[in-house]
Amino acid sequence: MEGQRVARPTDAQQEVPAMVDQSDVRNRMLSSLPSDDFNIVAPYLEALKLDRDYVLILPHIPIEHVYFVEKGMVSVVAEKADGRSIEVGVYGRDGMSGTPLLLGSNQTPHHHYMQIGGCGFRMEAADFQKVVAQSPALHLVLLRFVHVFMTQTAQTALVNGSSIIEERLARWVLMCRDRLDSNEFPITHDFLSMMLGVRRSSVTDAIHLLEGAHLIKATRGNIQILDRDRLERAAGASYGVPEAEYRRLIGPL
Amino acid sequence: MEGQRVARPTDAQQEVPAMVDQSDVRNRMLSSLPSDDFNIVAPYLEALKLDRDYVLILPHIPIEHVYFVEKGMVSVVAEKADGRSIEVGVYGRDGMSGTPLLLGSNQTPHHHYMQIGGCGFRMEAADFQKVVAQSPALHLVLLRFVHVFMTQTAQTALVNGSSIIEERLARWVLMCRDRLDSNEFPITHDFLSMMLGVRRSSVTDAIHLLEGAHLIKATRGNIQILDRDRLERAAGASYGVPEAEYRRLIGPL
DNA sequence: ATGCTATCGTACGTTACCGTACTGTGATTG
DNA sequence: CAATCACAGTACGGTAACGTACGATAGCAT
Repeated sequence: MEGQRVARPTDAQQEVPAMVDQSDVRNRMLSSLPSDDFNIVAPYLEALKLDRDYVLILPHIPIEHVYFVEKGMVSVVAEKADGRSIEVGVYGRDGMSGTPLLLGSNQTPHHHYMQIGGCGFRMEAADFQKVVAQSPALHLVLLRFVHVFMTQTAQTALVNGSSIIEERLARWVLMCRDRLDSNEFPITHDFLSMMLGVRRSSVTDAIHLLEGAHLIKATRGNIQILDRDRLERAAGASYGVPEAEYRRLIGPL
Repeated sequence: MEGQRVARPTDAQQEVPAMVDQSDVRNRMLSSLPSDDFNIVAPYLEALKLDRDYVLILPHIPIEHVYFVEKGMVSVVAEKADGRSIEVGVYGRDGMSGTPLLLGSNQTPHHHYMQIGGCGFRMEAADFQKVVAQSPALHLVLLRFVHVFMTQTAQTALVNGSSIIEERLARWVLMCRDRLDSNEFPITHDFLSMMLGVRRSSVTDAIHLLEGAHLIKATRGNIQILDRDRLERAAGASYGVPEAEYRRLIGPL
């Protein structure tokens, strides 16, 4: 399913969209900019609805647009030749989608798609390259996001190889909470099983364990966090490292 | 154990070390540079022996030197608070050690140390920053290496979550082969168990499986590849993605 | 209201891997 | 040459997670 443009007031204004006001922006990469830098970026931003399953990046296909998420969450998924796939990272309003363009590549082997629907801005890849060259502040914060995201992926490799499903689930729920501003979000066991790379019914079992400890409450297609602190303890040592890097280099989320 | 400086011809020459000849350089980041760019970099390179266990980067400690490996292999290791650790990537003469400095961070949460001893060059961090600003060609190839390394880490997350030990071992052996120029290299089961995040005796079992199929031959503290092609098939779908990215963006290794 | 489909609950035999631990052996050192 | 030690082989009970599969239920559409 494709995301749709947010309707503009009138057709006549489509050619000259209203400038985005920085104080309304929730995306961290944009809101943290000095206003002079933001003004360089703003004219190229196009507001978009980003429904669940909306594809931001297809594997091995040149990137045409970069996305700044305002609301919702993106899954970055790696796929094996045999069809098995697993989530290697997530981001929401804490990041953006076009990092390979900063690293001298116009594509990536990974899928980026909306796991939790929301909205955001997009920008043409060519404009993005131009704007980054004009704004060192934007360039820096984006490179720092790349560093943090690498850390998150490395941490995912670590827990995939050494943590039980219950801990990995707790970690995922916490990461999701960090990126939405809600203790509750729509997600099915089936999707979680793809993200964690495990059986659907193993997810069900793990959810029941966390529910039994009153850390979360799960209803059909939905998960609600009841006790954030204890959930963090349930994640064990598997949560926190990239989050600390983010705070150190970019700021609080 | 610390690596040692390669002995210079005389003490008198220590202040003015002989300029490195690019045609002798095996590191891909350096050898792929146009000679004008190489000449910018060369004066700052200090040749070093890099013994096994030599530490290139300590977690959460500011990076003082960056390293260009000529021979040998580096393990990048992530650690959990509970002490468990796992390898999230490797590099040798295909890369370098100072990538966080390119991404607006002077440190990283990960350990970088020589897994297979060798030699290389190092450069002071401040000089590195200066040189990168002067050579766009160097800057580009290094950023591309960051992209490829991210891909490798993501692939590690994928296989840690979805492949059996035998396949992961085959992948590791192949990656090692790619970075040394030898079908044979020194490594113990114990080290491999730390790299793969599994029991030492599980490594022994997996090695016996690959040995039984005549893909490798293992002796005390040593592994030899007998049949590279079939080993690649034994790795299943777990090997090849970052390697293809490297060839696409940087060149053959 | 009724049927349909997505989602979830649960079960059972199977397997990969674990923790632990003890034995054997090649290599190095005194 | 003997002693020692790092390294590798092997074993055994235990368990997390698997593949598969079938039933239950909730929400949606007709």
